[in-house]
Amino acid sequence: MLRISKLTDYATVILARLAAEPERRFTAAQIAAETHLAAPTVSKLLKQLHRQGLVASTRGSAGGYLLSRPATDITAAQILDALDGPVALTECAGAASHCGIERTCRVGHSWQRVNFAIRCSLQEISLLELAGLSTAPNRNSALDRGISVVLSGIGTRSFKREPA
Amino acid sequence: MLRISKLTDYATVILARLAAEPERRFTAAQIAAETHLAAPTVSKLLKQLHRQGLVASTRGSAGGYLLSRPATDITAAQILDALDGPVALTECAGAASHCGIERTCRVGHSWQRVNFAIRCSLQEISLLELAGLSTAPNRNSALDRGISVVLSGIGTRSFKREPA
DNA sequence: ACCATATGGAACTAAACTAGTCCTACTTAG
DNA sequence: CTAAGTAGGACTAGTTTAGTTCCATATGGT
Repeated sequence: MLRISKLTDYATVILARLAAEPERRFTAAQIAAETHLAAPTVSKLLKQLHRQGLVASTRGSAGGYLLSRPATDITAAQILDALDGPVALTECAGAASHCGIERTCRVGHSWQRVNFAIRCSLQEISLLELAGLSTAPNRNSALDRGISVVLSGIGTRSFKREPA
Repeated sequence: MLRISKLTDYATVILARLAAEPERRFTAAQIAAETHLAAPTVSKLLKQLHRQGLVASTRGSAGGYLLSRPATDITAAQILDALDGPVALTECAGAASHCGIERTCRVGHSWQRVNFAIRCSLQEISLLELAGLSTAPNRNSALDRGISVVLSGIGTRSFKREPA
């Protein structure tokens, strides 16, 4: 299935809302109302996004949240990492890889390569684009330029750019 | 996290084993023994892979499994589809997309684009490569050629190939 | 100083999904 | 006709995800 969790999806919606008005300070309740998500959930997500440094918060009576940096500097990969931890397609893609069949299994390595390629792609996508806010098709945008990921040797990825 | 299920991982191991000896007919028990996976699990997976047309089976006393077609014609995308159903990052990426916040949510559309891009990449990776059987780095292989996925308009993907 | 209004953090519950096993029916070679 | 195999489904246990609630902490206004 290769899916992202619902919460990550919600988080994107929240971040997109914040990105639409970067100057404005939102309370959790406001965001919940405007996105039609459940208030406790929104609150929980904002806390986590804050912990991961994606949003800045002010406490107290006039408190609230806003993006910690411009939407162009927040990537899809960062959002996924913030909520679900680092992308890992298979178990043995993690640090301590002992799945018992290691010896006979040459497959893990391959999935890791795929994994890595996907991750690189996600790093090229900014919140601005994710939120549909990027100002029209733009030749300088990663989304519109085309992303080239070399899947061969793990170390030898390269982001090819269109000749313009 | 963006992970694939353990079962899909196992299935890849199984398919890789079959791919290593394409002529040989394996029984489920043999595969279990040689891959060190639990026999009932292997059996279950092979059935499912058969249902999805990735392996051919013969019943009866001298029965067993083998790949239904050359390993080069089986893609990572097909393996994922066979076990987890079609890749869908978010819920609304599916056919009937009614998540309740549709109106305010411009995000779903973006995830679908990412989704689509990943899917295209996975279609370029063959079982042969996944199994680590592809004969040395090969300029004609999708893995070594580099995969370029244009994420912009949904309809306008294009697989750029290295100039050689 | 006090209070209303926020966020911060953790613990808890319920629901969904995954993994794994088992049992029965069907098929074929000897 | 029997042994050896696949086909399919039902079932159970475990883990993960989603969602809620409670209490502590911080801040601004009266």
